[in-house]
Parts: sequence; C-alpha cells; structure tokens
Amino acid sequence: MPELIEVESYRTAAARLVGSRITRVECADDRYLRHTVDLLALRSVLEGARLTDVGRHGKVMLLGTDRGHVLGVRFGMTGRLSVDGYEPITELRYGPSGTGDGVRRFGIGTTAGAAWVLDPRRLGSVELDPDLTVLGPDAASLRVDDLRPALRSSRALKAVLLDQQSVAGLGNLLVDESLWRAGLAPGRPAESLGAAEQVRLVRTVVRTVAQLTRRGGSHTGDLQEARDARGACPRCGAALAVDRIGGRTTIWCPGDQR
DNA sequence: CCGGATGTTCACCT
DNA sequence: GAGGTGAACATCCG
Repeated sequence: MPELIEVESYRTAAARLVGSRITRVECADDRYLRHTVDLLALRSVLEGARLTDVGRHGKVMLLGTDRGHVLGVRFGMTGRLSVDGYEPITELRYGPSGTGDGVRRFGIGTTAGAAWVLDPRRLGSVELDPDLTVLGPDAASLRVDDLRPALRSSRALKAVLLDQQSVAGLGNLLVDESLWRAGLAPGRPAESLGAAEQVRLVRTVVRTVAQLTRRGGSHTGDLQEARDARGACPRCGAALAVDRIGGRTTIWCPGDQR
C-alpha cells in the first residue's frame, strides 16, 4: 500500500511518540535491517535515546533522536504501522489485515508506547541514518524547477516519475492517476514534454497527492475503479489500455493521454 | 496451479 | 554510461 500518502499517515501516527525515550528495539530477522550491521548495534545506538521528531521524505519515515541518529523505515508494498494497537491503515490489498506475530517485523518500545511495523511480505526495511541525498524532491511539495533535470531523459515519462531519485513518494497508482489527470501518455519520452506540459504535470501531481490524501489513500483516485475492472475511461468512455511501462502494469487512456 | 499485486534491488543484456 | 528485463524477496487472492 505505502506510497507517500500512506507513509504520511504512518508518520502522523508515530508522531505521538515524540518526546519519549526509546526503551527497546525488536527485530526478529536481521534481513529487515539494511545497511545496518545488526540488531545489537542498532540497540546500542537507539536504546536510551529520546525521540525528537518524526519526519518523512517520499516513502521513507524518519525517526529522529537526540543522539543525532535517524532511523529510516521503508514499508515496501505491504507494510503497515501499528502504534499502541492503533493502525492508520488496516486494510491492505496485498496482505492480510490481521496483526499476528508472524508479520511483526520491527518494533520500537518507548516510554510513551510502542510502534510495530507489520509487513507480511517483508518487502520493507529499516536503515540507520539512511542516505537521503539519493532521493529526489518530495512529491507533495514538488515544484517544476525541481523536476526539470529529471525530465531531461529519454526514458518513458512514467519510468521517470516512479524513479525515487527523480521525485520521491510516487508509486504505481499515483503515477497512473496523475498522468491520466494531466492527459499525458505514460510512454512518452520524458524529454519530449514542452514547458507548458511540464507545469501541467507538476501541478497535477501536487493536486492529486493532496486530493487523494483527503480522500484517504492512493487507491482513491478517479481511475481506480476502472483500473480494477480493466474497464472504460471515466472521462471519455473509451477502452483503457493495459501496458507494461517502467516495469509496472500501466492503465491509461490512449484517447485522452497524449 | 498460475499469475499478479500501492516496492526495491541486483544481475545480466543491448 | 544509459536503459531495459527478469528474478528475487514472501504472502495473499482471484
């Protein structure tokens, strides 16, 4: 589930722990720790530290501590966050909705409560002091000047938008929805966009993220229903195309998107 | 049984 | 170097 919108809801839930002290760190499987030596090392760095802030960049949730270290949490496709039993998102399309121990991949206990990452497919990960310089500007506040360098590419427009190095936070659903709203074909070379199209694209991405956030998730787009049904374009009624672009299934309207 | 799924990474081609 | 493809990760669902 997690695209930027979902991770933002996790960030909000975790923010209630700000100011507390980390008392324990749990991780049953070291494979979940990326670029982080092991659980013992992570514990020595985090346990006893105070949680100073909870941030987010793209799809990465960032837990800041008073020791200067930051813990980055990625949720993969099926990761959810549970804070003292409260889950901002409980319905996951590609994973079970239960909270069994088998999916509790990573946990942080604090003086104010505990947070658990529930991730059946284990596609998420946790990383100490993640390198954020490899991520592009956050999609929620994207500006056309920030995206222009990435658009100077011969790759498919959709592939560029999915690349977290170009712009951080967009996933398959948000990209398809944004391109459909902007009337831009996903397979067009990114470099073929004119100045007006670039502006339209960025404006549409920002608006789409904001609107679907209010609606409650990346799956609440206008294209979603037709996407699930492989149906007709909600705008013009023509049959939607199903292609593979940027390595992902892509639903789009060849009539409306040019 | 098979294929695909809101993600990322890596090996291997062209 | 740039890009593309396919596999892998682990689980559920149609």
